[in-house]
Amino acid sequence: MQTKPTSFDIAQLAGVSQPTVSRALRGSTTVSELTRKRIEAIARQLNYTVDKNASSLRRQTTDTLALLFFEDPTPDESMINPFFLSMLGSITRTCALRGYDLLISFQQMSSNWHVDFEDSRKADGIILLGYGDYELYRARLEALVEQGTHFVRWGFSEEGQPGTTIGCDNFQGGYAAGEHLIAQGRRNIAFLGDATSRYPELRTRYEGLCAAMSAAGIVPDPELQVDAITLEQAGFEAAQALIARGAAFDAIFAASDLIAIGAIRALEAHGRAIPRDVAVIGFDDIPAASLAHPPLTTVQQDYRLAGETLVDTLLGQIRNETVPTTMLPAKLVVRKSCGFDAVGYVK
Amino acid sequence: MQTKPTSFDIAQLAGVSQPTVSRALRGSTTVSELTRKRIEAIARQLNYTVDKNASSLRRQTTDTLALLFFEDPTPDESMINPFFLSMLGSITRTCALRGYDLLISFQQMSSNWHVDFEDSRKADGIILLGYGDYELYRARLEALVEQGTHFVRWGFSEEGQPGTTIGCDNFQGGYAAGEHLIAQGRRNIAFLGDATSRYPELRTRYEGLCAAMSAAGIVPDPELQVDAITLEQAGFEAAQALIARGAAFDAIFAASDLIAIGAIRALEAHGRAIPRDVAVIGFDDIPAASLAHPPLTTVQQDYRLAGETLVDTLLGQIRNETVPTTMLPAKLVVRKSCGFDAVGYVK
DNA sequence: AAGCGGACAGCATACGTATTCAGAGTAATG
DNA sequence: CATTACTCTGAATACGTATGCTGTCCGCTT
Repeated sequence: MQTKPTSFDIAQLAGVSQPTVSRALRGSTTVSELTRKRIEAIARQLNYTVDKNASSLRRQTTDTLALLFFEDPTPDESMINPFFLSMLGSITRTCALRGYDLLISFQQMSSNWHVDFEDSRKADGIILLGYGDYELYRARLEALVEQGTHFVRWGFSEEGQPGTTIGCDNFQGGYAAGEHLIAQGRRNIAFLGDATSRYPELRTRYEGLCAAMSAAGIVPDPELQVDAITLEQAGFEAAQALIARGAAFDAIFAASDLIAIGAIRALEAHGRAIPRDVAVIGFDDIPAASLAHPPLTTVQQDYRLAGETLVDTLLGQIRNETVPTTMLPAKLVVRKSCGFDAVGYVK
Repeated sequence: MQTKPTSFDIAQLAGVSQPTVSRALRGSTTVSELTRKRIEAIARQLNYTVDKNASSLRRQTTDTLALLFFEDPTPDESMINPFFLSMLGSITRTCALRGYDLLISFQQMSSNWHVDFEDSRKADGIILLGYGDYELYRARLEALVEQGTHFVRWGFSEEGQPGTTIGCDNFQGGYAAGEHLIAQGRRNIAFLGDATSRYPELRTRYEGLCAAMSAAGIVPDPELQVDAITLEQAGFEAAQALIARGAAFDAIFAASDLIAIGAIRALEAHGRAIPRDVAVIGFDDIPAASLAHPPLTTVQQDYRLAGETLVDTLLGQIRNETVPTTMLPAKLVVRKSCGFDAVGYVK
């Protein structure tokens, strides 16, 4: 294997200068059709590809985005939240379509983010995907803004928040879940998920639920709300706590599918039948939701659209356009765990 | 936000030359302790980070690896095989520990791979993750070898194959599955998965099964093998085909968990009870396996170790070490779908 | 006092591409 | 025929870092 050809090599063979090669192969600015063809032919023949490092250095842009997962520590340190993982395909695909490469990194929430991707000129912008302590988080976002870093994040959006956010309509999702449960005759609906401001997206789901209950003339019982972060284990423990304290409930709305699945496991362990004794609704519609037993009714986030929107919003920002903070709709997907007498098997 | 500081800025402030800054911040070669401290302090103060583009260009190395998923087309184009997705966490984590960044890309098997990552100097090497038509595949691997590209791939390993391969012991896994089913008294074991040379890893699993059957004095019935690629849909159709042709079988060994899950769905649709009428074993142990109903017995591939091994092997190759083609052990995980009377609930 | 070696730091340059500016050649125009 | 208008190309240089080579200063030996 000989050494990699450069634009000088092409130039020499084509009998032109290096700048002409550069021009011919990219912007096509004012290079005669003939020479261009000749140069292109030679380039193809030599298997020439532009050195992206040199190109990036010169152009001061990388055509690369960075994707950063961050989460509260999980039992298995290399585990990534399945919902975010679902977005990955859509994000990589959209990046590819837009001509961008994607750098990926995974950080524990607690660690000091290694977010110098842009800082060190490896990426033009960053996509942030994660849940976690909002205080910590917010401070870091502000640091990013101050650095002038381009970024978008997935999650909770509120006025005056640093940066651009894409998220789903958590309130509406919670409302839809509550409405559905109430329509099934459930009155004592428990919520498993953090309701503090540390996890605003989870809290908003709860607020949606409460609003639906209020609208139906039901007063939400604060006793039926149990803190839980998005993990399965947390759902298991939360449900167990609820049972242990002897709370009366005929439905659970879980702030994530993983919580719901953990809760179902706890309920089963205590002999509660689902959905007969307790109806369960989750949130996210991760792939496992339809495989759970019983198949989990859940509020679906459109990860496909989400990924696209994240990428396109970030690219807009990089081009210095004014990009909106967007909220995507959430959609209730009814399966068997909520007591709805579905006729067929809903995938 | 002012313009990003360069090593010249640091140099000026420190009263030294730019090369001294470079030396102080990286190789520490022959820079006095005193000046180093001074330079480091100033660098920190200015929030200086080395421009990785310039650095890569100069050093002709990127400290970046590329991860390429490729698969047969899936219904949802942005869907990634969950088993490969499981490895992702481990791969990113290992990369981070080794000081490497990770570029990621997702290609349909049918497309022309955009594998010029290394070619275009964006990565020092490539990790290949995928299943698919082996003919096409092999030709491309040979092209990579010819280019002198550093790469490792996950999958089937055989003598004289282009490049380095890390895989799990598919034969042993198939054998273990067969052995277990036979121990449960099953005799008519069907195999759902491609048994041709187009998908060698799947075929090897089948060969393991056959070997176990032979060892028990059972003659494998070719009628009970149905081609299927690794998708759920394929499993569903394969099982249906088996039923439709009136085949007699009391067990299924599926070449992947997705196939198994699809098959279970088909079996249920035809009123076959699992595991009573048909025992089912899958392969991979994807997250959904333990959530399936009934929880799926499967042959587990250690994705954690796999990711580590892939990265470290690739790095070794980049350092021009002789790296071995490795085979990782496969481990049977017994849950309820195989008819084993598990006492507790196996997660 | 002369000579020598080691420790540091600077000069120059290389990495490969993209862009500015100016120049050469040609065609169009008066 | 002189002038203008254009089209195309080349020379020079910048992007920011890393490194080979050279030179200086200092302390030490003989």
